[in-house]
Amino acid sequence: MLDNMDKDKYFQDNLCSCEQCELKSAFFEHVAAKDINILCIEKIDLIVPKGDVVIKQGEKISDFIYLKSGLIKLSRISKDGAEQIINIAKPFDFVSLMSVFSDEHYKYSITAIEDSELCQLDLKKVKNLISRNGEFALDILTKMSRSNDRITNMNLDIRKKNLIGRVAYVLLYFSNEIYNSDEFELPISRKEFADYIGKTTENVVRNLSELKKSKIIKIFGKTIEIIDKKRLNAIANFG
Amino acid sequence: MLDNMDKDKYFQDNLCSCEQCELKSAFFEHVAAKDINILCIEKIDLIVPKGDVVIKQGEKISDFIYLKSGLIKLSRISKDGAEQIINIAKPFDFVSLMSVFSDEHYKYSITAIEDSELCQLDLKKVKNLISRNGEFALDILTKMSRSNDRITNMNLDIRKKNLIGRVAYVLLYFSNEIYNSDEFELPISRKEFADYIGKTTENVVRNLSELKKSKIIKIFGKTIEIIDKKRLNAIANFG
DNA sequence: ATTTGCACTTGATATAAATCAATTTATGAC
DNA sequence: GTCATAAATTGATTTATATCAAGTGCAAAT
Repeated sequence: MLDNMDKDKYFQDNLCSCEQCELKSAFFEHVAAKDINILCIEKIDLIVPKGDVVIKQGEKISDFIYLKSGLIKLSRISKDGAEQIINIAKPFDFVSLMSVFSDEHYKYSITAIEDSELCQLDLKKVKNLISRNGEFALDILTKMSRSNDRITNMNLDIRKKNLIGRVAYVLLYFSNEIYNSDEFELPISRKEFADYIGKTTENVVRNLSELKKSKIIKIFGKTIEIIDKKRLNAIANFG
Repeated sequence: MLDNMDKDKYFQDNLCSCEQCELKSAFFEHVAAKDINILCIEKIDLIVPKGDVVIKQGEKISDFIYLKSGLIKLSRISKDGAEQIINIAKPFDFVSLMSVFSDEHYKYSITAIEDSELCQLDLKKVKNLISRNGEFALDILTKMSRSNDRITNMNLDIRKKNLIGRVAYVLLYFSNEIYNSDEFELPISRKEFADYIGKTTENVVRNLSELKKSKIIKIFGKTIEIIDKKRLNAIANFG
């Protein structure tokens, strides 16, 4: 957890109002105003700059957190000390849903990979609300289920592919799912890219260069421009 | 879905009684007797022999199914037509929880890999119960969350390992988690083993032979005996 | 009892990816 | 701006794994 000094830095509880929160409908459609209020009174609005760790693997779980804006990565340190990236999540996506209902401690870390805003609710209160409100429970269940399915499916997709296929797949993921644009700035380093697809940094670099040489993408540092999506798709599907 | 002819073969609705079901406490701890009855009246007890497909990828989801006894695999056919094994589940584990709350259709198949008994409840009724009973909802949420975490963690574990490490890991999984014994009959073929760990059949065979030559395991066809668990553990952790 | 097919096994070879090493390019501290 | 450090890149080599090929053993079908 962020220590107290850090926390003070991030706390911005007055910046947002639950009443006009754009996520209210996503999470709290079936929750009465008075119940939202109970959560709201103690909600914490976290403004986290790119690069900062929001949750550290192993920390005690005491909050229910969701991403309002920005981009975060879920990652874990495996036994050999290397980082594995589990998922890259955008607003409305999965954030702290994983582990929250199944464990006492986080089994992964959450890091902002872009300036992000997160809303933090007291987990006990959320659980209490779930136990009192089945409609809300079903909403959460559905949301969680979707996220898990997506993560599992992405993992299985990636597993099937060879190196170049994985690189192409991830580029398309950023382009189609995250940025909705053919040109975007990669929010992760080459090493993180490698950790995400389970290959080495050097080979990620080599394959990016390969795609560049084949005139399928352009690279300017972290900025990627996809110039031949058709071929990139073919590589992602074939590889 | 099993077609009607097949279904008649499996239907055994009178074989089990919800009242004395050993899974009642696992799933329905917080459900009132009258509500259990509502589900119970239409519950279907499926007796499925080893090898039979219970659910086919793409089928419409209409039931909430859980495994009472036996062993099943979850698998999907990926774009290239090859089978990928997502998980091997034992009783009380994950069965149809995945997709059930997030999709209209199954994104994977369920196949019995040992003679199995499954209990099938009407999903609409279960959802209705969830929406009326938050305590029950929280139980399901917790259970689902645990299963998902376990699958994700196993996937990440396996991903990190090389071939021999994966083979060792899976052998230990069967030994420790499924059969609680150092000697067991592999419920899957060499090809399925390969599909599970994402490697080729030939290399699975080679590595099993390798472990045999090193006197770490004994192999008699499908029967495996682990004779040096310490070294097998070392290989699973190192590889 | 014989055939047929399929799962399993082993070996040889080709290919993909990791590792090792060296250099270049960015980035942050002062 | 300069230095120090980390990130990115490229090449050469080694290692791991896939692929191809051939053969064995077993079990179901005739």
